[in-house]
Amino acid sequence: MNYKIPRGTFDIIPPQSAKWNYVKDVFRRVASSFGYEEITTPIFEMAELFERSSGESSDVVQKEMYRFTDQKGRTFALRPEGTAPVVRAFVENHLDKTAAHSKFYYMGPMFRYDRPQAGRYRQFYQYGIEFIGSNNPYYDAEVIALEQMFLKELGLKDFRLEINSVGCGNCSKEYEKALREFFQPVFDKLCEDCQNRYENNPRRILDCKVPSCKELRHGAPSQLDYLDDDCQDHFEKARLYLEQMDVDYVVNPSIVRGLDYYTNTAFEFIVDSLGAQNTIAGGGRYNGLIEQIGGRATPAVGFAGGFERLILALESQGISFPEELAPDVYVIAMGESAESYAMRPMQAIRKAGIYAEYNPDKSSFKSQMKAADQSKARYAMIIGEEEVTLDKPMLKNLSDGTQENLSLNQIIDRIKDN
RNA sequence: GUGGAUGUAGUUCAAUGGCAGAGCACCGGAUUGUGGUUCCGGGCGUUGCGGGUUCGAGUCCCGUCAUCCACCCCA
Repeated sequence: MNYKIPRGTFDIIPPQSAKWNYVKDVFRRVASSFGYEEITTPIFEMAELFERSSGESSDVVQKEMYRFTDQKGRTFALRPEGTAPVVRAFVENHLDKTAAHSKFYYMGPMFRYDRPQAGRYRQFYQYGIEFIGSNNPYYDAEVIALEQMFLKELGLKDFRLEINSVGCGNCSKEYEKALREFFQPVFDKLCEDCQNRYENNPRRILDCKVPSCKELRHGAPSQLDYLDDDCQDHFEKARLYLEQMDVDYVVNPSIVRGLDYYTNTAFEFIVDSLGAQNTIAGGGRYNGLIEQIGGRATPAVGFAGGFERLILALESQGISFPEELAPDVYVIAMGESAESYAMRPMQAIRKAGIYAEYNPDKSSFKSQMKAADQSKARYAMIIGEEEVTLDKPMLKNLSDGTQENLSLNQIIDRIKDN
C-alpha cells in the first residue's frame, strides 16, 4: 500500500455511509420543521475571518488552523468552524439590511490540526443551526429545543443539556476581573495550565481537573452573580421557555465556550459514555459577531454538533439504524440465451422503481440461488430455456418457496402488491 | 503540543529468539432447474514502515508512521 489516508481523517464507506445519510436526513427534517433552510459556504475562507471572529488568542486560531497561501500569496484557512462563514455570507449578501431575520442550517466538513483520538479528528463533520436577527430569548430556547428534538428523534438516550450565561460584553468583563481577583492570592498554587488560563481565559480554571485547583476554586465567584439586569432577565426567560417546551436542562456555571464571540446563553449537549470527547453539540448566543465582521449590529444564536460523536453515541447505545437496502428481486439466468433474455424484464422492473440485483459472474444455478438468498431479496426471478420459450419468467417467493411463471406485468404487479 | 498502551490474513486473535497458524467472513465445488444446514477445497501475509543485535527476529533494541487512552482543547 503506497498511499495512506492523512492522519486524523477517515473514509465513510458502506454500510457506514447509510448511517450518515440517515442521520443527515433526520437533521434536515427536524430543522425544516422549525423553518430553517440550508446554507452552504466554501470550506476555505480568508484566514483573517477566523482570526478576527474566533479571537486571536483562541486555541483554534493559535495552533489548530490549517492555513495556506494561494498562488497570489493570499492567506486562506480551511474552516475550523461553521458560524463565521455563515455570518460572512449573511453580511456579504446584505441580509443584515434586507431580512428581518434569517434561519440557516448547514452541514459539512471542518478542519482543525489537533492530536486525534476517539471522537476527535482533523477533518470532522458538523451540522449547525444559526438564527440571526433577534435578541429574544425565545430563540435561544428554540435552537436548543431543535437540537434536543433531533437527538430524541434519533433515539439517543442518556444525554444531558447543560446551560449557562456568560453575560454580555460588560458583565462578562466584570466577572473575569472578579475571578482574577479571587485567584490572585493563590496564583502560585495553581497548576501550570491554570496559570496560563489566568490571563487568557480565567473561566477555564473552574473546569480544571487537577485536584489542587479544584480545592482552590471553592468559593469562587459565579458568572450568574455578575449578570447585569438585562442578562439576568434574558437568562431567566430562556430557561422559562425551555421548561415550557419540556426541554430538561441543568445549569452549569462553569460552561465556557472556546470562541470569543459568545454572549449570554451558552450550552452543551453531553453524552458521558463517550469518554473524554463527550460534547456532542455546543453553542450559544453571539450578539457581537455580525458587527465585528462588518455588518450592522445584529443579535444571533446558534450551535454546532459533531456527526462522528453523535453516530458513535448512537452505536454504543445499540440504537438501530434503517436496515440496509435488500433487493426486491434477484435475477437468476441459466444459459446464454436466458442471460440475454433476462436483460429486458430486469430493466423493466427497475424502471418500475423496483430494486433488481443481478450477478453475471455466478456460474452455477446453485450458487446463483445461494447469492439470491444471501442478498435477502424477497423474490428470485428465474429464467431458463423454458421461461424464454414461454416468455414468462418464473417468480419465486424466497420466504415461502412458492413459484409461478408470470408475464412481466404480472411480475411487477405482484412485487408492488407486497 | 505532553505522557502512556498497541500495531500479525478482510476481521477477531494465536505463535519459548528456531518451518507464520486458527475461528469467523469471503470464493469455488458436491450432476448449470431450486436457497439458509452439512461436507470438501481455496491463504506466498512486504508480521505498519526503516534500521540494528543475532547463526537465526513476529518475538530483543533504536527510529518512524498510525490507532487507542489520558492531558490539553472541543464538535
